[in-house]
Amino acid sequence: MEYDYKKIEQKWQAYWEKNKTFKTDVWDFSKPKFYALDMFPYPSGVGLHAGHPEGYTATDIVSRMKRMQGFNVLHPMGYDSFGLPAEQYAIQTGNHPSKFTNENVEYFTKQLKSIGFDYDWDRCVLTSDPSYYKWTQWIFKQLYKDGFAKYVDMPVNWCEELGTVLSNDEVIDGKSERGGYPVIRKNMKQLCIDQPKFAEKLLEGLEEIDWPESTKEMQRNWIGKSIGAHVDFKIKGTKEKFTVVTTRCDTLFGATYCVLSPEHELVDKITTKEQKEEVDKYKRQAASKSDLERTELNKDKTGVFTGAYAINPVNDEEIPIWISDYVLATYGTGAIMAVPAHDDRDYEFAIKYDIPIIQVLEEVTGTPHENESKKDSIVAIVHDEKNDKYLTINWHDKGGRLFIGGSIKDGESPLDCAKREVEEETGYYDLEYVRELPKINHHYYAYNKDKYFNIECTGILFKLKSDKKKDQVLDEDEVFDVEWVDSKTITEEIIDELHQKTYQYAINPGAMIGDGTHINSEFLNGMNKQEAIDSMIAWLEKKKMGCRKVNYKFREWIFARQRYWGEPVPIVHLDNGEEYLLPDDELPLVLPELEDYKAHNGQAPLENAIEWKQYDKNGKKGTRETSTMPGSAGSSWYFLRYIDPNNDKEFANQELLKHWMPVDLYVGGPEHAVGHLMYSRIWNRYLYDNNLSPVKEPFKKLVHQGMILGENGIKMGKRYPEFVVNPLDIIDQYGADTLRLYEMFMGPLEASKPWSKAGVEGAKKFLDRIWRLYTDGNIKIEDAENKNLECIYHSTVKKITNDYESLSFNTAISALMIFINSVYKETIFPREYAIGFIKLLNPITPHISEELYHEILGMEDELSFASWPTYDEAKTISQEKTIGVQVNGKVRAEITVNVDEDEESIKEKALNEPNVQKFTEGKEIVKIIAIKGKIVNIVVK
RNA sequence: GCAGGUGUGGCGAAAUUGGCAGACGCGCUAGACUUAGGAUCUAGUUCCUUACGGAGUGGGGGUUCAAGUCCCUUCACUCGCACCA
Repeated sequence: MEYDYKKIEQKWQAYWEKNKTFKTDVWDFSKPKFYALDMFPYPSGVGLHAGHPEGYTATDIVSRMKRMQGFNVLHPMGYDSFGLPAEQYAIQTGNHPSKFTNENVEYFTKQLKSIGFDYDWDRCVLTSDPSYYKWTQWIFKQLYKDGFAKYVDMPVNWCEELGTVLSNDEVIDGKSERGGYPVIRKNMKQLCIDQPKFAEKLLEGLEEIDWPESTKEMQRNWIGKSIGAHVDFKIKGTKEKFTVVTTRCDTLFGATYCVLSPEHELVDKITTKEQKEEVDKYKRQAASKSDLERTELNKDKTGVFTGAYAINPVNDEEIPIWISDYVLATYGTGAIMAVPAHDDRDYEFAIKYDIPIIQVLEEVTGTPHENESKKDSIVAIVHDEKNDKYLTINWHDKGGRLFIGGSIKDGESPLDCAKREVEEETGYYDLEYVRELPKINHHYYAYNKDKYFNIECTGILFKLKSDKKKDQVLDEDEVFDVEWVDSKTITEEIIDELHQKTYQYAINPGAMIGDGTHINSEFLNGMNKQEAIDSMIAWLEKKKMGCRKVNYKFREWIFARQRYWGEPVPIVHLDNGEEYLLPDDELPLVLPELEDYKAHNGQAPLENAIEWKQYDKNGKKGTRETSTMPGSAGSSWYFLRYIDPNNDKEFANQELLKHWMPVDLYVGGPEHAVGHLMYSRIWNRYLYDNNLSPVKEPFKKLVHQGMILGENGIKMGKRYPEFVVNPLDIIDQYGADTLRLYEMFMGPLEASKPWSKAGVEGAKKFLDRIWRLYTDGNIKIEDAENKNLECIYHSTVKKITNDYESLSFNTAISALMIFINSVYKETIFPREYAIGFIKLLNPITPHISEELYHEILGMEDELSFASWPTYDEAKTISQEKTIGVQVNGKVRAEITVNVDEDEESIKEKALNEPNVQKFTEGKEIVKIIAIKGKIVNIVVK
């Protein structure tokens, strides 16, 4: 009998459709529920690509297993059908985009059905369907009523080419995500959703969900919470003051200047006459820069001195006020205090404009000890740039390799001391001073003096100008070699912490960012970073000169697009200037048909809907909002609608939501990590706070499927069309079961992996092999026992069950293959196992499974609901086991032991092995380690 | 620059708590069956070595009887953020 996959697959797909096998009765609360969700696709014209079936098969497998395990499974599919391609189609053809959308939806559905997914197609939702977006509008209304959605005058990302405003995640490197057109900043009145109000809740929510750590981290970064302080600075000679925002108020004593953003309101007031011209010029330059230019220029900092001075509140020092575009007007207060010693950006700026650097925090190395002697010392690093080598002295076994070090004598500066020490110890004297390195506080014990020291150590970096030398001036006990070595040798051979740290400062110029102990900071001296931050905030609050302050990067989500193909916003701008929300009975506000779908000069296409625009009802007269909602609106709550998709009284029945939420397993691409997944959490959280959603977090477990690359290892796409794989071609050539099996066998679900034609054929061969096993009669399937298969069967059931649960489909399939290989070695295949195996196989390759189950094994019950195989734990453990015998960690023999054989007997067996004796002969056996059922290791000397 | 992830045969990849590295598949080699084989079945396949044996999970160091796995350090690739004070 031949395995005619085409016939079989069509047969069973028709069967499932006719019998509504996968229709979910959501009101059946008698079984435990399982809600498996896929990220629904945008129904573009090109149809499915190879990546779609990967994630969809994963949820399909789990939902099919759960159904067999007795769960009531909800596994729906729908379409995110508002968006750009449909709109562009409309512009090009003059047709209504819904025509294009419906055609694509039909095409997609046909394709998805041909892969044999267990979707309940009766629950299919389309975000562009008025019966759906009625409720998108309704939820929006609630957000607006509660003040979470509102009009705000704000700078926006404006894209001239596309004629619309873009959200931050739609802008990449200052260009639009779609099309790559330039994006500029522009002030506009915008409909926004107040995301920052949700920031804290969204952060907390991340703690309770089972999501990839990377995605959680991305969301945290996106929210960008930072705990810091506001500090007020008075301006010298005026009554003005300004507030800076900082996360490092502990370094206030090291502040040597302040910076205002060019747009800061105080700039004009405080700029002195002498500086006015230059400041104005700089301001003009900064204003004309687009985002793109601003990011491109971020390597080189620029700025202008205003002529004014601020008073440092902690020590009344006068410090200059600069303006620079490295300070953003939109974040915090648009003003900062600059601490070049402890902030890289300030350091760079200070070096460029020659502003003093004051170190207020130093690293501490070594271990403190009682009765330490204190002294100041230096470590000198001399760099020979020509050969890229560093000057070291090698004490060999009396202290290893070090740079030149020494104690500072009374009245000597660190620089003089360093020069003197280098000259005395090595003879080199023709040096060029480069810079002083951050001080380090070092504790150590000097063997030659038998004393503990605590030194304040300054690093000095020199460049070697020439190799001219004088005679060394050495004490008798100073016996070492002077050696020039490369950076690799230094990293490997200089073990001393002080010298190694100093070297790190030398090769990585910049600020000292790390933790340490405060110096030069009066009441903070001796504290570490966190203690000092707390003390400083307390001090500032007491003096009323500052306070603790939490900041977020997260900003308003602009919720309006000047586009046609999106949800109309249910707001009317009344003639009296008020905004009026449409009453519920006027929803859905249906998108009108247009002659011209194009945006003109940034005007929303709906401006052309002259009649639709006019509103005059119930004594309210005005103009409708003509922007539409962004693409992410409809997808922010579709997972709720699936539960009750045809409800026209509410967006979903609350009792049903309570039973079915949260989503148990959500699979989709990582590209939605901060877009859709954040917006959905916000909408759901809002609904939760208003008793409209039963759960704080909608998606309990989230998994991202990896990308399927072309056979060349590169992303499939237009660039290498010859490497693009169309799933329909694969189905045609090898069948849907093969496609499903292969994509699951390729590797871990989350990993990106290249396509392999040979691999597909391998998958097909496995199905052929199964087919032959069940149909050719060489191995008898009968009601009999076969002890040889008992252990492997039970352990296969166990492994498959666990692996499906943890989405480790590649290893599950490998276990299925191992089982089939074992059956091939037998003559009798017990019917019980033959049935059990088909059940295990069914979630991955349901068509061949149905055919074998019903037509070959003659089973009459419904396979999709047949009970999942169980296993006997005791039978998964084989009685005998082969374990390795090691001698000094190297495997020398293998022995077969019984599961519960005791250690003594195992040891004896091991020692009797000839090859073991060969390696232990004439040696003393120090120890024998025998781990039951695992390994024996004999240690000899 | 910051933060996350990944480095294992010719290739895709396996490896609970540290316990025989390379399961399973592809490819390759040999054999069987065959008029034939791009079908099927059987055996072999990390590298070096005729062999005994040795080396081996990006590199270096450490802990341990024992390290792909734990610790330190370093490199490469990748994704995300990128002047957020």
